Amino acid sequence: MASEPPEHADPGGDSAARSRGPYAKGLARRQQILDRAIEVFARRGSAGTSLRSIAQEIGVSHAALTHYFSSREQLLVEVYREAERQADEVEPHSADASPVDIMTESARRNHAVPGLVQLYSTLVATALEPGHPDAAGFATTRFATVRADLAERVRRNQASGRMRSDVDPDAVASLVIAASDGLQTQWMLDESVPQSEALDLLARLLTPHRPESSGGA
Amino acid sequence: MASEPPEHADPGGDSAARSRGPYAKGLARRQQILDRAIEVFARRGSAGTSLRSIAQEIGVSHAALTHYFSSREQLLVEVYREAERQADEVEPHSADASPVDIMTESARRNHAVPGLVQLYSTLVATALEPGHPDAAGFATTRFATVRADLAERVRRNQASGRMRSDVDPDAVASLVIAASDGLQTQWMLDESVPQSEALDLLARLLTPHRPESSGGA
DNA sequence: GTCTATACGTCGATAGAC
DNA sequence: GTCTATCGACGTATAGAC
Repeated sequence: MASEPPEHADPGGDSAARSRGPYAKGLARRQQILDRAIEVFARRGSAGTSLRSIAQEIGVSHAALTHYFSSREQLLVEVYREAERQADEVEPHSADASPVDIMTESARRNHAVPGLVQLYSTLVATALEPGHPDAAGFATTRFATVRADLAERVRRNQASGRMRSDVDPDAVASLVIAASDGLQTQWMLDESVPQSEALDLLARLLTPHRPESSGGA
Repeated sequence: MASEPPEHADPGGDSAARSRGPYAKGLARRQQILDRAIEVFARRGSAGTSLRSIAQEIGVSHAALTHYFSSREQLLVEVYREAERQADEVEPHSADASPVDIMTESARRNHAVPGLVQLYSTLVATALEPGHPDAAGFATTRFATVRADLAERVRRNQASGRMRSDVDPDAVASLVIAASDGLQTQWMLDESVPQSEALDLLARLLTPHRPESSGGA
């Protein structure tokens, strides 16, 4: 992330850049592995995906994987990071979306790739256990980043009068993330849980009081 | 839970019940293993606790564990179940507590035994992966049970005027569980996240409108 | 640098001896 | 009913071919 060698990256074609583009081929290969791994994890989650089985499915040796990724845990982290990055690239969030809108949209995206939700859940659970610095770093950083983004959106929404002004932006940000993650989990175990209804409810509760409430049940 | 053989249980002493108390000794031993295992998991979480290491710490062979518990996953499930049962036994929830009160109190309990929170998180993540029926059964059942309990509390609180009546009890139940679980996770990764503030905020949002709100930030 | 081959120690699970 | 022995698979480490 901050330690890439020279530039000169030429992913996809190493035709004439062999002798003077020493890292290009490796970087392209690494990216290729990452892309193929995303598909594998999107299909199968993270359990049952040993280094050997994923290597076989990709078409490399399991030792090649450890050449590009120093551990299985780091591979998992980077696969999720890359998948999230690509999703954001394809369909970025609008600047004035509300916090709950963001998480609702993320939930909708995730329904298409359950394996990545399983991978995310596994990474977070691993991060809680002692002795897993890669997963812990990923989870801590991701939560902090999303919290900061959502808190900023809360402030903007409050300034424009679309959200109650008597709530703490940081508390709302943490609450919205928790609700989104937790509801996603419950929904995956039992699709009858009112995931979108609960998120809509939270959005409604955060809206400035309108005496003519629309009724819940 | 529903499949115990005869009674005759004599935990702690098997002095004269050897020849005619066929299941008693085994049951006592099983319970003893469970109790010791709870302590081990409460201290160390679920990672790094292989069947061999936990067996060694308890003082039995690792094969003995698989004799009483058909798999490592089942042991994990039963350890958490038993720990939760014992906690409820020591300090049961009052009948008229609000949903958020319940989860706030659970969060407070959990701070004392971080290893069990890690175990819970691991079990839920495992349950999401295909091919883990024991964990899936545990998580699905637990969520359904807690949801039903909380929804009922919502209805009672609405009837007594302590909670907004324009919200769907089932949606509130799912939302409160999600918020509680998710905030716990975030807090374990970063103790600066406003866990109790966010839960209090949710409780306040669910309270019937009181124009003189107390301010959030 | 890129990648293969091989080996080490540990894992969950199982079979059979006592 | 409980143990020892063993199985195949795992993540990881290392040596060396290209």
